[in-house]
Amino acid sequence: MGLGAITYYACMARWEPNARERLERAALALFTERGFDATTVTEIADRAGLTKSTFFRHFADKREVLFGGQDMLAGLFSDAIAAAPPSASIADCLTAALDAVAVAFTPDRHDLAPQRRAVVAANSELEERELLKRARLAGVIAGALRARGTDETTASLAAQVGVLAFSTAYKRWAEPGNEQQYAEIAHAALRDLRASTASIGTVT
Amino acid sequence: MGLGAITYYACMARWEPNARERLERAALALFTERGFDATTVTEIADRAGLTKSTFFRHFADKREVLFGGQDMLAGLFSDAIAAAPPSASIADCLTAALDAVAVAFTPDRHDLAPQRRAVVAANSELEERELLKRARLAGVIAGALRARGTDETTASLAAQVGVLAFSTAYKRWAEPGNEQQYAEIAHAALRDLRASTASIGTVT
DNA sequence: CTAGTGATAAGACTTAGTCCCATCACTATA
DNA sequence: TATAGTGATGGGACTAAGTCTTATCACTAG
Repeated sequence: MGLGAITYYACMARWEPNARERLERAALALFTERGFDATTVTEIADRAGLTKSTFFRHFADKREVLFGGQDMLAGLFSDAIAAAPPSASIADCLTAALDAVAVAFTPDRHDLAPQRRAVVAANSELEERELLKRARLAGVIAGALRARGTDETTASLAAQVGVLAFSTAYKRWAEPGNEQQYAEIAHAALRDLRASTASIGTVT
Repeated sequence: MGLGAITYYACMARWEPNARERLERAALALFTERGFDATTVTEIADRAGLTKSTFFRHFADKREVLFGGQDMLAGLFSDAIAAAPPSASIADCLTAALDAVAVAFTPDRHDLAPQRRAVVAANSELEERELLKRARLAGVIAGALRARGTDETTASLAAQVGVLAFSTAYKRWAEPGNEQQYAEIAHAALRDLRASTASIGTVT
């Protein structure tokens, strides 16, 4: 039942490492097979060779098992904006932030991404969680921009634009047939959005 | 226990009208008193003179009792954009949509708004639901704009701007000390956002 | 007076999530 | 080697959300 070949003890999976990752993989597999609602936390834990108690020690709730990486992204976004030189424009900051999270989009993660997206899209509770993560991300970005002296309204709007560019890019990158690099896709998404701002801001 | 003076039968509240509204009021009162988590659905139903079964026939889940009106807003936004003349700009459409929902912001609702906002802000599960409603609203707005021929990217961005203007305006309108009309606040919010687009779109 | 309809009550049932405590593997120190 | 301590896990009791089914009630049409 374990992932590797190292199993030293009679109680197989209990003390093997990477309990958290095993739970994540087990959950994604079961959600894909049977759907989110038809899968029990106990079943997830069973497949990972663990128990319900352990599941809830690693994840606050059943949904959270699919959103482990999201919090790291916020940190990357925030740091990238904070590290931008004072001369950088808002668009430069957003570009830097989008580039900073490219490390999370390695080819090996690319296999699981479409699967994860399909599961989330199929369940409104999971969509809710994804939206919460995005909103928190927007909040972090807006905060980082305000720290640079950007005014409240512009920071909020720019944060929305950044998140919109990010989620669009992620969606396209995760599409099964996609071959393009994430950074390339993200730049294009931001460029398109910046072009669109003219259609909204211009007084006609 | 009932809201009005009309109580014809021995079983007091069971067949009195407005069960849904009674549940909403009872829930808001209890959430304010004890907090969302510390309030049971059974307690809400009890205070409304009903049962748990009836609560779940009116609301899909415990959170939804606070978000009854949100779905109507989406319809108002959508209709207003669809009804705008072909010559209207995107900004005109957003303005018309923001005006269309003014009917929901009557002075009598103004009393409950701060209370509701405080409850939602105090609980991340409720924030999640609010974000879902906003995202659905953005989706509806973007769809209405695409139906007018607006391209995908611009429609998404404009929808975000519209929702941002709306939620900012609602927040300010619902503040305890506020005296301004909703329409006035909403126009100002949209104007500020449009001005900010220049800071993001402009190539520096 | 009767049959039908829609809203409600009542209660059994499953599962998410919390809490407490025992247990196990491992480590540091005497 | 022995022992105490630490952190992760197992196990089970418990609360409450949410589902489902059946019976009851008020009301209406004929």
